[in-house]
Amino acid sequence: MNLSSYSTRIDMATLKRTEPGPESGNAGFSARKLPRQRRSRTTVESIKQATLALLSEHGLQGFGTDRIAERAGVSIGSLYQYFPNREAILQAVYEDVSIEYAEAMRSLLDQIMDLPIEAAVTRVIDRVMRLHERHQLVLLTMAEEIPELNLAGLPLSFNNLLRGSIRAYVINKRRLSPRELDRKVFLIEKLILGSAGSYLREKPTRIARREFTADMAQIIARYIES
Amino acid sequence: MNLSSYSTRIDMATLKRTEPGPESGNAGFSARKLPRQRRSRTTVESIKQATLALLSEHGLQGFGTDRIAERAGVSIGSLYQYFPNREAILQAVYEDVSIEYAEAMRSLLDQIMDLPIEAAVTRVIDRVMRLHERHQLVLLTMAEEIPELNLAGLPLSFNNLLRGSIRAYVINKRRLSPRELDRKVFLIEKLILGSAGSYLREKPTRIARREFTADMAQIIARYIES
Amino acid sequence: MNLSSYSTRIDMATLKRTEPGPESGNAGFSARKLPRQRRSRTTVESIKQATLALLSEHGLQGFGTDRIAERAGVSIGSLYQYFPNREAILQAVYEDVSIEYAEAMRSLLDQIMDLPIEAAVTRVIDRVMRLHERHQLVLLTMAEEIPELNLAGLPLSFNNLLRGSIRAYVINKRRLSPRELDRKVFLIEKLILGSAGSYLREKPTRIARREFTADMAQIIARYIES
Amino acid sequence: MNLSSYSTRIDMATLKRTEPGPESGNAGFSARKLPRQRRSRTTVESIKQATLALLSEHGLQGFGTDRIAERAGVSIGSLYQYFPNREAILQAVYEDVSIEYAEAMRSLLDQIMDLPIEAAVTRVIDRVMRLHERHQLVLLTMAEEIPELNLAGLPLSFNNLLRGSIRAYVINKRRLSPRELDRKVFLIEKLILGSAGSYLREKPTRIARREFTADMAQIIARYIES
DNA sequence: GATGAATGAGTATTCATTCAT
DNA sequence: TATGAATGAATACTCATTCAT
Repeated sequence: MNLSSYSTRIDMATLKRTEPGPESGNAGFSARKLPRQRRSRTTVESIKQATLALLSEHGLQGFGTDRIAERAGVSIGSLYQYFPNREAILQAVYEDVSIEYAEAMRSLLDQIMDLPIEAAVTRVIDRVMRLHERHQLVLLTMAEEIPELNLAGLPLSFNNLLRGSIRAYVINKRRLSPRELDRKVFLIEKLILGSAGSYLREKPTRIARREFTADMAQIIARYIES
Repeated sequence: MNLSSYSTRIDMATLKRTEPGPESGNAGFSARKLPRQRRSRTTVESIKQATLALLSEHGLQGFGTDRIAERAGVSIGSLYQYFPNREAILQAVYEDVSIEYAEAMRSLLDQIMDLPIEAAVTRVIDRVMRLHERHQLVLLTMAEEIPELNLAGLPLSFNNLLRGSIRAYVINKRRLSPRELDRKVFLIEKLILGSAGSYLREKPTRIARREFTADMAQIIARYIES
Repeated sequence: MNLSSYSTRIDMATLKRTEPGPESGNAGFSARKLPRQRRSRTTVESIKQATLALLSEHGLQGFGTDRIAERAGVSIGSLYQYFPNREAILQAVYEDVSIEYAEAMRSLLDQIMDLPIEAAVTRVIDRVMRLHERHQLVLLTMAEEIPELNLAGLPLSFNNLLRGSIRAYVINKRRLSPRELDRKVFLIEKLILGSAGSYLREKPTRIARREFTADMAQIIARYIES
Repeated sequence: MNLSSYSTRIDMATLKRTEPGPESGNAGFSARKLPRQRRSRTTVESIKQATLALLSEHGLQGFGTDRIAERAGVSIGSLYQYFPNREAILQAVYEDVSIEYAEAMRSLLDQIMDLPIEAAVTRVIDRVMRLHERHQLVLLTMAEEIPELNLAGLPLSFNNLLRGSIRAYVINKRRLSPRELDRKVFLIEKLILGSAGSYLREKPTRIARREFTADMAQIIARYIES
């Protein structure tokens, strides 16, 4: 017997959103319930895993709550116990991957600081490409594809984290006016991400990866020095 | 926000279409019927117009058959008389815009051939950015966003056309091994499209467009000369 | 109850709502498409029929879009072609019944004006009870049960229409200050609707309908005259 | 169900605790387990408290097991240890409130018995309205809104209790045939509950409460005397 | 006894596509 | 050829209830 059959889903959602949940910050998209027990943690984890897998396999097409739940071997009910809605899942996954990237970049930065610029850049590009391959690009294009999610604006977004590393590196190498610095950092980021992305997306058979990387490294190195 | 505006059903539907339309390289997506009479032509034209308009105004969200038909002042029935399905409309529009781009580039090429490289590249970037603005990027991002459409593979895709122009220009400027040529052309294309795209998408307020363009031009010019 | 604030679906819905559709007036709840052809008219009609039937049989529990569509022998798609949402169906049905009631009352009023008060009131109560039986009360209680719908506030609500008739009758019989008039009309309305409703709801076997009606008529008649 | 187990002292904040026995006319809805220990009793009590609060604040929308459990500071598991399902909670609360009403009425009856009829009725109406306000009508409307619950049929239902009081009063005032008595009692009950309810629901600004009450009292008094 | 994670049937709504007129 | 009513699979999300710990 359903007494509230004349309530639209809306109502509850709206109500809940007005209540200041324990979460806060990025309103409405954060996790609904912080997993405390072991079981919950694996649930959340498998949901994120499944999302990532589906995203890699079918792109955004594969990203549906039912599909994710099924793949994760979890009921939709459970899914919604930890994520208030579809987009929250994306955000969570995006943040996870961003952090992974960021950590990789940070550790790389240390090893690179004292290398000649071109060698350093080569290693960065190489690393970015390998990271991209691991996640099949999906998540990084996501930020651009779905501006509504404002993924790129997330404090933990990969873009922010990578940009930080680049900025640190450039500052260390060259004295620039803030204006020039901003521009260089922006452009370098786009060059690295964009080129790595297109190469992996298109996998052009006539172009050797090693040479491609070398060219990009040269381009960027020169730009930093110019 | 509707992430799945290009829903799964589509794919299924597309798959189901066993009936092989009048032959075509890109099986199943070509226009159902070549419009011969004037009325048909206007119908097709207004559908494409409407699509373009909706795409610019609301992004992929705006791209729905009902909406298109209404905006075009045509019944859905008629729409389906000329396009076998939703994606066929996209393809058609995409090709149209590609051609527009291509023509712009071709005519630009003539004016540019004899300019010093950096000036030439500057003008190209400038042009690409203006074209992008005109179509609000929608169509060009489309190619990446909906890989299922395989738009980039279409014989008339903008990518192919731009690549041709670049190739012509580079050949004219430098003697390169086919291998080097391929690589340079590929990279230049990505640099131009990628950077123009990100700049317009993000519209970073701290970075002046003129300076951004200048930097890109310098980067590419050097790369061509290297 | 918040009818227009759910997350995913929202966007499109919202967009559509901002566009000034052909309908207007009671924003968002009016029929989505005015049925023009015969076929449509029967569709709309059978939806309303089905709603009424389900409402009578299972109360508000029975009121679900799928159920209605099935009972009406219509696809949900069709249902949503004529009603923008669940509540719009209720409104439509409510208005229809209200109008039926109102017409019955108006025609009754003519026949009654010159009768002695008690006889007149008797006939009114009788009529209300018969109308209630016909619609199994559902719709009239609805207005009170789901205040969110604001059914009672609808221009064509039964309450408004009945109140009008009562007012006309009382004014014709007695000179009263506006204040007294308001009060009397309000009370009379509640007495009639309330008592008729409870009698039919409970169908108390120990109380003869005829006597019940007579008592109510006497009570109200005296109140009018007092 | 054990009527004699409720304490005479009525704490305004605390509702009467009903010991829900295993037997009940309304099979399947009774409490699952009789709480014997102190802890259980508080659990049951806080659940009922929470229910009442939510009902007042959000109406039937607020009535959900999760919400109740949270508000009561109890796990849903515990909730289901004492109530077999959602409706059982409603029943319990309804009974509690019924008892509160009944006690109020009974004590009022003593003070009223010897007053002139109209004064007596005035006080009754007044009391009913104040009780209704205290519980925001929710519980009393509930009986009508959710017939499936069959609340009105419960031995402890408010309706039954009020009816008893009225019967006692009328018998004391007038000699009537059983048949007439039944009818009068039924009608008086409906008049009181119905009018008080509609007034509070609609809160018609143009009608002063004092005058409204006076009119109703006069109507009923005359009816008793007639 | 208590907990709260897990469940999944159920709900409203959309939108590409078909087909009788 | 044109129309637009009809279709229904698909989608996101809720909430009463169970059961392992």
